[in-house]
Amino acid sequence: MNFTTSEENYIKCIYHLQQETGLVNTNALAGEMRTRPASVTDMLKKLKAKKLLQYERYKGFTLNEAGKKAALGVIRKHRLWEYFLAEVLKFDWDKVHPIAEELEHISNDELIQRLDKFLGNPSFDPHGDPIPDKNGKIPVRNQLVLSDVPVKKTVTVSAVSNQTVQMLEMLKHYQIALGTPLQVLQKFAFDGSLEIKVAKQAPCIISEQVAKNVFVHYEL
Amino acid sequence: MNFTTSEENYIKCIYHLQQETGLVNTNALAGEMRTRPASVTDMLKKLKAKKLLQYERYKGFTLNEAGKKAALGVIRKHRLWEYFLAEVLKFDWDKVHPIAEELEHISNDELIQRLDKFLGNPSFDPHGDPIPDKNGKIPVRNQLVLSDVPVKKTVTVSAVSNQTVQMLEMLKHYQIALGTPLQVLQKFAFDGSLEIKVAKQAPCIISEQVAKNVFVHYEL
DNA sequence: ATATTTTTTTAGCTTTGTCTAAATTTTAAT
DNA sequence: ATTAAAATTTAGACAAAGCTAAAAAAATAT
Repeated sequence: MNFTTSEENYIKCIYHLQQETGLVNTNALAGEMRTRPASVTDMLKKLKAKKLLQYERYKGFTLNEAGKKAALGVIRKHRLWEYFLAEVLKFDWDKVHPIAEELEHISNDELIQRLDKFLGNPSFDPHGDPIPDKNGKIPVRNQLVLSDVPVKKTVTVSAVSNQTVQMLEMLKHYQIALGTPLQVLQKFAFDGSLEIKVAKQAPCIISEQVAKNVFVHYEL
Repeated sequence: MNFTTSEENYIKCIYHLQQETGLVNTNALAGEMRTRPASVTDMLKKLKAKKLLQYERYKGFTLNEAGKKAALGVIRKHRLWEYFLAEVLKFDWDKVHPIAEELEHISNDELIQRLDKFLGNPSFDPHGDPIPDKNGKIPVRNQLVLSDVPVKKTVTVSAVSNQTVQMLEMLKHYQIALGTPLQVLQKFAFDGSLEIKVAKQAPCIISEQVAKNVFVHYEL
């Protein structure tokens, strides 16, 4: 099945919303898509006609299996391009998203297959989000928030949820990047701050606020 | 100035046509764009309104300076992506064009600047066509057809005009690729065939028909 | 249980890029 | 110099994707 750019954007957006809320409603989708509820209704009819979602008027909607598969295809393309932009072209993490939004709509299976191979079949994009494989299978990772990591445990940075310039500036100062190994040495109950060892550097202290925005993972 | 995908396609196409014919006419453009003359007229009005071409009804048209600059921008993107697809993702030459047709419309200056740098600021694409620089300057190359190369001269393969599967098969057999050094040893007047030395291999003979489709260049 | 508010849909309009068919202009031919 | 042919443009439609304003349905509150 072939989709327009607009259809792909809706499908992807519905997918993300239904991950959170199950049934998706018109207003929420309109908000997320930065469009009007009336436009959403129009598109829902098209997507229903293409048998990508279960939808009855006034009742909310969800992607069916075909819809989810289509969504994962788009997400796969998006995240592979993000990986390419960050790792190959050396863009900052916070710049890759809008460009990947455009690249993701280029439809050529061999292109994606070759890009994937060239990048070394990555499992996670530069934001730490999983890259579905060609069959739509999503890799899993034992991911948790740094503030929840038990003392002494060694983990690896896998994602950062707050990607403001301010946050990136802090992380740069601490020399924390994706893939950086960390060990939690001590937790201070007073303000929730953590003493951590970043890679092989001297221990340092980070605030709870920062720790809550850093995602880490561990093997097995 | 910002252009739609369709505008960019027209601009690029007009540019190529006016390289050959000077003044471009509606039917020729419609043929090249695989659309109808009426559609061309519609677009010409839009492009004229955007001050990209000189056009008066029934009189033919040409891109003005702004139009040429826009065209060269699209051509630059197209050829950089072709280079990427062939050299980095290892696509065959004859597969890259349609994909580059899609990629060329992604508009992000930093993307193109970084792609260019990553590729090593190439001057020619995998078809041997020059890649305009960011200012629209087109590199030149002392290019000629292999059949016109004087005896004993050493040259480098820069392009192949006939890119059918049959031709590529022949070239593969002779181990001739872009960048391959060649020396013309002898020309046979009887049928115009050439004895050439390909790289460091033993001399071989190619037909005039093949030689007429292989472009080569030399330094200085 | 009814009234009010919120959500969703419908109806009708806009823009972009395309089309067909008809009209017009230019070019070529007798 | 007309007439025939070819090229070009206009006029009017259509599909995609969006919008506004109004209607309809569902949810909520009294």
